[in-house]
Amino acid sequence: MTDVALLAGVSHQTVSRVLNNHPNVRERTRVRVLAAVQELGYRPNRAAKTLATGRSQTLGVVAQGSTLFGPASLLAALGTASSEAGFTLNVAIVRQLDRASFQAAVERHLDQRVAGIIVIAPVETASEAVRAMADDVPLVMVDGDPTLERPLVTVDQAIGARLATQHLLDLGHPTVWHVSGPPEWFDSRGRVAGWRQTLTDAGVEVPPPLAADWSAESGFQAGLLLSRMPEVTAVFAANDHVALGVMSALNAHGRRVPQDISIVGFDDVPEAAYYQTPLTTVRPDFDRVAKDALRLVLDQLTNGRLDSSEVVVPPTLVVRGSTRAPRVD
Amino acid sequence: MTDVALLAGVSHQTVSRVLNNHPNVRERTRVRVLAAVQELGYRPNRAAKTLATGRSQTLGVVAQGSTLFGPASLLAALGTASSEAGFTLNVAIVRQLDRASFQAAVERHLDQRVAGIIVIAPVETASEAVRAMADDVPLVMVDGDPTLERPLVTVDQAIGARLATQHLLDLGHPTVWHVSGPPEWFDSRGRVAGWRQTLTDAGVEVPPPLAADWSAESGFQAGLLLSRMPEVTAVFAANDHVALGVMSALNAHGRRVPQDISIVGFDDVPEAAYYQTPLTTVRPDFDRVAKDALRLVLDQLTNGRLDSSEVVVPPTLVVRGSTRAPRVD
DNA sequence: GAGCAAATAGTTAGCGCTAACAATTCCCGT
DNA sequence: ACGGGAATTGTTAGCGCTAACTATTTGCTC
Repeated sequence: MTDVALLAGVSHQTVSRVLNNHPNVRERTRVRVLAAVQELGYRPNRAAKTLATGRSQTLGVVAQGSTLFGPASLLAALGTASSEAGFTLNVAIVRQLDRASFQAAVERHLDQRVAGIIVIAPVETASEAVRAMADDVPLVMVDGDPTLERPLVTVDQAIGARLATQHLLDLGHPTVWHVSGPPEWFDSRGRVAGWRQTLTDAGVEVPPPLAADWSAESGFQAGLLLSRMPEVTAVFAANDHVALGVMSALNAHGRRVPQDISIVGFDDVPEAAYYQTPLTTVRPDFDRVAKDALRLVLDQLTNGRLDSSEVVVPPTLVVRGSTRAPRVD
Repeated sequence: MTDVALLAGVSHQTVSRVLNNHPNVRERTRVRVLAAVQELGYRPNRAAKTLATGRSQTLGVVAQGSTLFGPASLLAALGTASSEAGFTLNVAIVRQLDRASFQAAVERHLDQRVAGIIVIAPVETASEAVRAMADDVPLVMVDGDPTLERPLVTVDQAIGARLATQHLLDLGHPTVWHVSGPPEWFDSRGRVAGWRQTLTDAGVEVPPPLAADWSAESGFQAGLLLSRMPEVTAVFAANDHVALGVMSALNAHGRRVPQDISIVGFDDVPEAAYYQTPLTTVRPDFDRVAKDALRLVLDQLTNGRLDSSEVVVPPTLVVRGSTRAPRVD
């Protein structure tokens, strides 16, 4: 920086001013400084800036290390969104979302003086950790606990579940069964709640939900049960992979999709249209979620902390071949 | 830090020494300092350390923002591996892996004074950018260009392709068709080469490869072609999703898997066992790749730059229901 | 052209840490 | 008990930047 100042014939502070777009710099000197920067190939040292200001141009992300479609998509979307906003992402991937490792991850971020933290906190334990956290820094949860007094951005699970369930009811199914995600996930809970509400609103019987864990394997297990129950004609699965597992089990036991049983998934993974029976599913808008999460962080950065504000991003229904009206026997 | 020093009755430098595990600190004072650290809840400022040393405890990762299973898995694995090694990950996700955005990402990392950079560089353009890069900092490519003189860790595509192809030949198929990934990906090229080599070694005819782009959709398109060629009895697909698309097209045209056509995928996505026909596939070891990539970076950090060293991680074949001996007509 | 406020630029201190060197203390053998 | 080298601790000077203040111009008005 001193070199640049020398070459431009100004003080290092003026260089700093130009680089940070401060007002009150004459156009002439600005140009001169910029030229010097160019010529020397000068790049500012972020660490020094961070030290001097006490705040970096970096956002911390805490996420669980998983290859689940939702979290992975979210992370990718967050990455592009933040780099467009001129922020760098510091990602802490934790193996378990338990309180200890979560806390450790947050503290690593705080040590780095991140400007804000985005937590992908889909399970209870993460939520507890967030609750316990001091708020030195803007924080936004994604897919987290709606009851927590923190800014939250999430896919509208309830609407998604309603779209799926109502679609099946509209086709004439007497009721809709549900293979849920793990109960400790807020996503699961929201979907269960939306499904239940829709059935209740329609005045139809609410069958007991079967619990899976997002995996096709667990869907298969649930499917084994469902295949033995002749009264089942419509299933809403927690996500596409669970739906795939369910379909696999149903097929193995001679129950055809969609002739005998209709099924709806959630996520719209890119290959869902190419399952043996193209899957009707609910498509969340992860890009939107990421953008809103980022916006909430930056808002807090400029306007100070805001206690809780919730952004809910509605998903859309994608109808494919796995759903149709029930047979009339 | 000064506070800690005061409370422990030592100089700030001694605190620094304790915190950095320098030798020549008496046990007594170490304990005293640690106690003071504990009591004050002191956390060192990473930015200051970075500024003072000129090097951070952060690794930069450049990756393409995609939800493809391979890259996503790799990123997750890298995250856990590095946090175990006490490094923090700075992730720059670029939309396109073109040279300009790639370079920008690398420079952002350099500004942050990252200790090393890991590039997930599966395509040609990324490779060019890496070639043009000054080497201020240890760099390791993952899934990159084998001809480049840079440390590289990659799944052994050739072996994977050979496992798949040989498996089909061993079952008695006269030859094996291939639906490849996009030609600009090194992964694709490696798989194509391995497949071709295996066929050549076996002395059988090498059919023209069909190009897809990793997506089920593109696999479906390729499948449409394959379904019209009665001589096709065995297909090796670039990845599981392409395989799924191919199977979908084959089914739509009355060609059954595995009775009429056997098919092998690549990746072993968790749901591959639950496709209509459980998919025989090749399973890469992403954890291993991530660990090795990390090791290579840390090696360079301690031993200085090493010009090129290549680690190739062999995958394994997972045999499921989508492959069997051809019908004898 | 004097006078004055606004606009522009320069100076001085740190931010919290580590490296390099200087100072002290310790532990020996004799 | 004492010299001397090793082990331990303290002191000083930055790392590259920004904030806060001070100093200089500049552009007006009259």
